[in-house]
Amino acid sequence: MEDVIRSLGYLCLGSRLKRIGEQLQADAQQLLDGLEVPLQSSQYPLLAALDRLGPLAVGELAQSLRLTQPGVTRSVSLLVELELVEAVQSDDDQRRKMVSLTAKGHRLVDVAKRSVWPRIESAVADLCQDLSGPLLDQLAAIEDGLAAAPLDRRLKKGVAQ
Amino acid sequence: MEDVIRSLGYLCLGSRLKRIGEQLQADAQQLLDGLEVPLQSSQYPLLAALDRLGPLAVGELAQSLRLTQPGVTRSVSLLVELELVEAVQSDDDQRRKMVSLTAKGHRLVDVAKRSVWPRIESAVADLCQDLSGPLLDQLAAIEDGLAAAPLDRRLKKGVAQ
DNA sequence: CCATGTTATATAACGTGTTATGAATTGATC
DNA sequence: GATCAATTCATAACACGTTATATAACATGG
Repeated sequence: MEDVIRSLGYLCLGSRLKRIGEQLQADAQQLLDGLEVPLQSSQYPLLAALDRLGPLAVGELAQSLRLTQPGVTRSVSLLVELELVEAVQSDDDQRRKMVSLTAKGHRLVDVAKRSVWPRIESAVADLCQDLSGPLLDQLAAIEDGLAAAPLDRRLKKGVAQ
Repeated sequence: MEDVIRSLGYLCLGSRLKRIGEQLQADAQQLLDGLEVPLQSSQYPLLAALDRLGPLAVGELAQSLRLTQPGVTRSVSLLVELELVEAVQSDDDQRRKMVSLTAKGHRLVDVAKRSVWPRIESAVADLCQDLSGPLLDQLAAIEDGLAAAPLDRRLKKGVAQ
């Protein structure tokens, strides 16, 4: 059956990018499911931001992820619930709420950094390797590549196994 | 403020593609808002599929868009409500529900094809023109390009205006 | 022909993004 | 110092994707 969105080219580029992104996240989820904590792949960027940049206010976190503030507020609530993150009112400005990794959050990030993120990165790199040329062609190659072998079948031996 | 998702490269490619896709759809929405019918940009691919392929059962529609069946079922309900689409039980197999454009749906598609889709296509092509090289670099160029000038500022004179 | 398995769609619940808006705090101006 | 604007976060409502599951219709084998 014809893939209409692919056929429409630039006209449906937005839909197409979203679709590929969702599939990549779903594929990555399978690799993340091995970790101790049950957490969706979409929550990891927030943890990674705190890991890279240190404690941040909600609004700063939103900026660093290019998301809206309400979206970040909700994610933070979820992560607080899971005890991966801590949120305390700032002293000097009581409107601000500083978010930081808890010890448990640090542990999760450290484990992920060591054991899972390198695998995801390497699998995605494998998927995208040798891509060149026009964007639409590269996207088609990614779609075909994922259909042929999802990320978890692209694990290289020796990569942080 | 550092864009963490961009910095993380292949590791966050899924989040990044979704994010760019959402922005493209939001930008396209502005161009579509000029039409008679208030409809989200994400619904147009379904109409385009029916226009290209003719009447389809719900499951076939899902296949042609690479979406899941429940998602398509919901969109169809919405479009039926707007009288853009008609859904009737198939005679030979009463489990199947054939979906087709109504006269109003055809009119909308025709107007869009003539007046808006070419503009979107041309604006996106403008955004992506001269892109080459590694995927991550092209994505960065798209992000920067959209930030500098959203789609509605990339309308070429003379394109189905 | 009936029982059983398969297929097509519907529905419910959830995840995660958005916009719009409200409430609390801060800052600035008269 | 009181008032008014701006900033920060929270909340509600919506959009649209997913998975899991129910229901109805079809198909097949005894």
